Amino acid sequence: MNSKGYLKHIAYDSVVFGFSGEKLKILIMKYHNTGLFALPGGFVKFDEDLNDAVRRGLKERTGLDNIYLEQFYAFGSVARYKPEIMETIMKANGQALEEHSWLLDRFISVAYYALINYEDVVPTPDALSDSCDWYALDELPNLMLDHADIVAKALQTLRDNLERKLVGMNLLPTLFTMKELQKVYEAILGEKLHRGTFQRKILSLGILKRHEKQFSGAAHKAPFLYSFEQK
Amino acid sequence: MNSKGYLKHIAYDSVVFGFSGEKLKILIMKYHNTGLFALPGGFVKFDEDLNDAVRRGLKERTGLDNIYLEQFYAFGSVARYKPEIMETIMKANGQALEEHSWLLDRFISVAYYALINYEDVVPTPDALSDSCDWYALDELPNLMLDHADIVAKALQTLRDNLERKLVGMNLLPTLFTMKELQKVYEAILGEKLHRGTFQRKILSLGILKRHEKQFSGAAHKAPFLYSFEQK
DNA sequence: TTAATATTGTCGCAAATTGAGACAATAAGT
DNA sequence: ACTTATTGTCTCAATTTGCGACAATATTAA
Repeated sequence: MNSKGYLKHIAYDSVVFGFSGEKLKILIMKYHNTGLFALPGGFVKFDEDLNDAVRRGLKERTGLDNIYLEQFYAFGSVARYKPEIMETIMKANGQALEEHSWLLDRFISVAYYALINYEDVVPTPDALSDSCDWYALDELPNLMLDHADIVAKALQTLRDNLERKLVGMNLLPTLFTMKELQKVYEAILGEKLHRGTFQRKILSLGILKRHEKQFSGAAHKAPFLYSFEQK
Repeated sequence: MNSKGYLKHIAYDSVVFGFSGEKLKILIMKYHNTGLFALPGGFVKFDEDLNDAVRRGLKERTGLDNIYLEQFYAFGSVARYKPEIMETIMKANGQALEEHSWLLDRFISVAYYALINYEDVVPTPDALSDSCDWYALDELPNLMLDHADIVAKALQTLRDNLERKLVGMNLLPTLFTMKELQKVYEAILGEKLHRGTFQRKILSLGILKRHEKQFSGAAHKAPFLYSFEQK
């Protein structure tokens, strides 16, 4: 990793959404010996598309290819330029400052959100961090720099896109019940939805394929299983 | 202008929308002696917010402060890296390549759209261009690099935002008629709207202030004038 | 002075969409 | 066989939307 290989001044950060325990969660990294928490991010190689750089980083962090990904904002304020923070991280990792001085420069960060199936992910820290873990949105640690703003804007954008893009099913396994899908929508919107109305609305879109019944093992009528009808 | 003063690899491009003659138009620059057409763009100073850099550039290009501005996408593909084009532009302007070699590097461009009142603008070319002029969206010249894609995505985003943000009135003078506002919406959406329904919908939002009648001078009932009720 | 014309503000009504409750069906557990 | 929890679907009212109609009015023509 050096200034020959990566574009200066440009980074990306990713808000990786997963759904588990009826809650929306995101991946957070914790840096070695610093107590600093941050979004998974990275840099762009000279000969690499910005989008590909993000996919490459997400593959390392989650083990997944073909992730649902949306770019939502480039954060470019001067206020986010805090070289002492990067210095702290590098020193805590025994990195030579001279060789990596480009990392102490100002960065504009292009932010993406990803939607993945929680069960498929193997969260994997990078060389500078000792953990990469799920945190519920309402139980986030203090994030460094403006990463809390990035999360807030990611969630807002996800809400805005909820109807226009068919976003909900990317957070579930291939097969899921209508109730599970409704819980996803409720978690994203932060409000309860009426069961009958939700079911009617989703089915009217004609994008779900209904499968044979699931045997839930519970003491009540078993729900249908659905899959997302890819176009 | 040198690499000391500006961030490397980062540019912005702006799609400046105006409304005139019942059509949506945007500002296009034409570079000296090259036949190249491009969106107004620029670079970010080391100690300058990205958003401020765009406002600074737009001020130069239009003479306006306090422009309605939305960032919508960062274009970062490798395919848009065409150093020979920038070289052509610089040579046509007698610029020394060595001094400005940072301009021949790869750039990621953060794209914004602006909505302005056509009448208020004095389009002003920069040092490298001999014109900065309005072009209707359906009569654009061939734009360099991926600027046609940028325009297409700007229009798409504008459409998507049309209801959520109260976008229409930023393209009109302070006082305007309901018919004028409807024409703006129709130009953005690319379709005719029903008059009665449109008026009912807009008025129900409660964001317009009705003024005394306009005396249109035409042979029919004079319409009300409205202004946008600032919050 | 009066009639004709074009456009405006508003209304009415049917169609479509949404919100909320109700009911039968059903997979266990008792 | 009865109970319980939950599901799929339906119905009905409330709301929103699409579309045409009507009176009002500023100007021009007769």
